[in-house]
Amino acid sequence: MRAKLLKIYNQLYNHFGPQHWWPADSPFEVMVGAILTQSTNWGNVEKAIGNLKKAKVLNPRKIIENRKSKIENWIKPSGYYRQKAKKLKAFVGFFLKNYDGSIKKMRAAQLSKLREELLAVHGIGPETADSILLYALDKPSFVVDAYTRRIGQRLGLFKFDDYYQIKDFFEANLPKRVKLYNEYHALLVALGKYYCRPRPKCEMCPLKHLCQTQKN
DNA sequence: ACCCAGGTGGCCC
DNA sequence: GGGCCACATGGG
Repeated sequence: MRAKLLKIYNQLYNHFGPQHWWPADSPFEVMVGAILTQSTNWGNVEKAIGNLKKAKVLNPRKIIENRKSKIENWIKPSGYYRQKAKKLKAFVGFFLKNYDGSIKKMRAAQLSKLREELLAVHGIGPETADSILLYALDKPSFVVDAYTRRIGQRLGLFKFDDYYQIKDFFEANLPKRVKLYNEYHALLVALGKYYCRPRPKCEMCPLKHLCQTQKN
């Protein structure tokens, strides 16, 4: 299975090239983006982050200082904006209280401890926690999302649907390397966006020959 | 007009 | 402990 996962990786990489994830100017921007992108098109998240930058409030102190209604207006394009304003404030409150708003201090903490702390924050579930760990803090925590599930199942890699089973599957069968986890997840998203969609477009898919789906 | 997007928390049984 | 549901905007 190890060889198969690496083969899939190589084919995706050869097809799509490096994805340069996470697209952001700072680790804090990654964290904010991880919350704003929950069940939302990335293009909408970019608009929201653009608004925060234009207002010069894309930093922990400003997110805490500004009223919730102001945050809501800035992030409105990303959808679920009342929920997400609450989540952003909850996360930043945690970040300031536990780590002085310091990425460096947060990076110094242990992966398993950080993960538990993040999961205790309102609005941070397993995927958002792993995205923050991997893409903002460079911790080797594999990210599972809707694409990962769908692609893994269609390729016949696994049948289960549980977050941790899927996460463990990848982590157990890949070298534990931040760079690899980073690029692998990003490449799965690329495949999911263009080919392995809810209505799959298998004809041009780079993994066509490895997949069960197109045989129907 | 539909369907979908880089989920999560709350409630019900 | 699983199965629904609300949450909301914008693009194809």
